[in-house]
Amino acid sequence: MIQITLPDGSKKSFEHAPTLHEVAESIGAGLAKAALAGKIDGVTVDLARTVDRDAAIEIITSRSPEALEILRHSTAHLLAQAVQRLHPGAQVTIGPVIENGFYYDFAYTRPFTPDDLPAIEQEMHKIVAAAMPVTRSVLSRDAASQFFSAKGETYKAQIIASIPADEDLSLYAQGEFTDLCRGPHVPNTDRIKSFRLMKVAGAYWRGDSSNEMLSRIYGTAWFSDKELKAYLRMLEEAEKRDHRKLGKALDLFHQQEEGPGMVFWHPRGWAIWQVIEQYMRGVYRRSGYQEVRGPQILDVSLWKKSGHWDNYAENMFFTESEKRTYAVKPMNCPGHVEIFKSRLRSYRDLPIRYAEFGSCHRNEPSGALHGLMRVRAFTQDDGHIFCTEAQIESEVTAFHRQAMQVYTDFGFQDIAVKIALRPDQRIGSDAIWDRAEEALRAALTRAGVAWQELPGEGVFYGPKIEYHMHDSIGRDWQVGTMQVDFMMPERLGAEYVDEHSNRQHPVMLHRAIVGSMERFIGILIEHHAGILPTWLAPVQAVVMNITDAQTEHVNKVVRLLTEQGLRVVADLRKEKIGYKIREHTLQRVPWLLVVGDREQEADTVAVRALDGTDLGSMPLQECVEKLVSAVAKH
RNA sequence: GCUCACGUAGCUCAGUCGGUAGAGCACUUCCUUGGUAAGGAAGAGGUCACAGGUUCGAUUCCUGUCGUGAGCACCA
Repeated sequence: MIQITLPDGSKKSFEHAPTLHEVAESIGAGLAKAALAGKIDGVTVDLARTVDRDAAIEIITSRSPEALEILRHSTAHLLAQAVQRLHPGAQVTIGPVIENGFYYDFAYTRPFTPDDLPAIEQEMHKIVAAAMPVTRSVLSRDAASQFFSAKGETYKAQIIASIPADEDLSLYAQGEFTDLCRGPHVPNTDRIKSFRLMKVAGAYWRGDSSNEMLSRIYGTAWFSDKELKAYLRMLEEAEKRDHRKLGKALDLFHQQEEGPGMVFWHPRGWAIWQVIEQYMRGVYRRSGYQEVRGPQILDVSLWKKSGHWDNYAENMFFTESEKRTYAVKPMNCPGHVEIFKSRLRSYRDLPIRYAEFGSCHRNEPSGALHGLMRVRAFTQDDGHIFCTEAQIESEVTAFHRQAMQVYTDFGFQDIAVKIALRPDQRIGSDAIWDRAEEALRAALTRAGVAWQELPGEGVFYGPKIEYHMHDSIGRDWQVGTMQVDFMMPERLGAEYVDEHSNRQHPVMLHRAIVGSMERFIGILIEHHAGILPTWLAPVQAVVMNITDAQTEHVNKVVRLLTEQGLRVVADLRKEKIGYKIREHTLQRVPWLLVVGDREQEADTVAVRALDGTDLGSMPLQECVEKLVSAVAKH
């Protein structure tokens, strides 16, 4: 006698140990049909699993939160089966579920190409139509190893070899195809309805670039064609707000072959940059930073002392003159240390806070470059605080408040805070790391925020706080950072005199809020889909005439608004008003001001907002106030 | 850096099974003075990324280089 408990608390008894499928059937034919898998005492298992003891049971259908993962995992198996049918000799490796889909890595005599996908997808549909039952069996590790070795699946055999000898392994079979897998899976291939193979890519075996490259096929899977289509539409939407596309369309910047990973800023893009830079300059000023400027290139000897030569020479650019080698700076900190060292400092001077819009060059691997998001030449809103250990906490707390205000001002509400803790490879004693990590925790606690900890992800010289912004289409971007560094001041010989006349090395805090200006602008463009709020818009208003007769009044309006510090242009072209409106709407100009005879006579202006709202004609002064207030709080 | 794909006019793209190319938008000129998302006509514009090779002939086929894209690896 087996007694099961259902999620609603009701109980059922069975004479013999039932399978989950039988449990579902006993509840209703509809549920049995919809069932994909189930849970026994909270553990997700296949529908065919027998309930051999009294337990809490749950039936998983497409509506359950775990369902998509099961479906996608099963679709990955379906993909592998189709590939092996069409390409005998292709070895299976791993095929996990990822966000929105799955992938499967194959080892094959040649990489798969996009041209292979339609045939594979068709074969997948055939297997679905054949309605093959999916069955689970259990083998000992050694038997499983033998099974896959015999099939020539050397990668699977390797995976098994890394599993403890006494563990049993489960195998899933559908038709002629068998794969090593933890499961669970859908009970039959006919449960897989809506899927699409997306792309192919190379991927290293076990994620290690010194290993051979496998051929990866990505796919997505859903419970209905409607959801699949919605997903594909969402991808199209994301593509539309791609900052590289918008950058071109809105004439903000361009990149070209001769400068891989470099940016040519056009007037409109540079206008956005300037707004951000001036805004950040205000933040510096208000929070006690002094702006400085270090040299762009420095003799390599300095980079040897700082440790960059040993650790990061590969990512640095070098240049040479009169038999001396110089490195183009990849970071601003050594420059700031040298400014700190330029005279003897007292403990009374600390904390000293230097800030710089520091232009850096890093020789990133070519494959990593991506529009504004990953470049070789970029500018950081960089700052370094030289302080005593006792001052760390208050400095970190102050920085945190400052950073959060900045993100809010730029329209980001959802910020995740993380602390990256000591990595395996590090310098400095455990005692120093304990103090540094504790200082960051204490500072965040005092600021009243919750954070997540990332063990092993800190930089070699110290732990760091990371700020991750969540954007309007659900992506996360790491922007700001605050790093505690006990090492660099010592390496570069930065000292101050303490109250006992002893020389001490200050602690150095590395901090940035927007991170890279280039990347931050890229994020802003995508977050706002190119429709920047008025204070950031490169052109804040266009004043246009209906006919030549209003030229003078247009110029007057432009002058008036420009005097208020607004970025305004006139459009006096001999085009119809509809044409001008369309053009500037597509250029995402937030305020469109129209002047016709009526406005000229009444000394007014007709105001149209970017979303098409007609605010009607209003006195010039009212229009000025409206635009000024739209930018005022920044 | 690795794998695959791609590189045609300022932009977005079509095309050439090998015989040196085409559209729309933008640009120039002319007509149109028009009230809130494209008025009309004409014109100009390309060494088909670059370098080799095959061929009577290459933008098209092959190889290499550079760049871009999607992933992988990297991201101090």
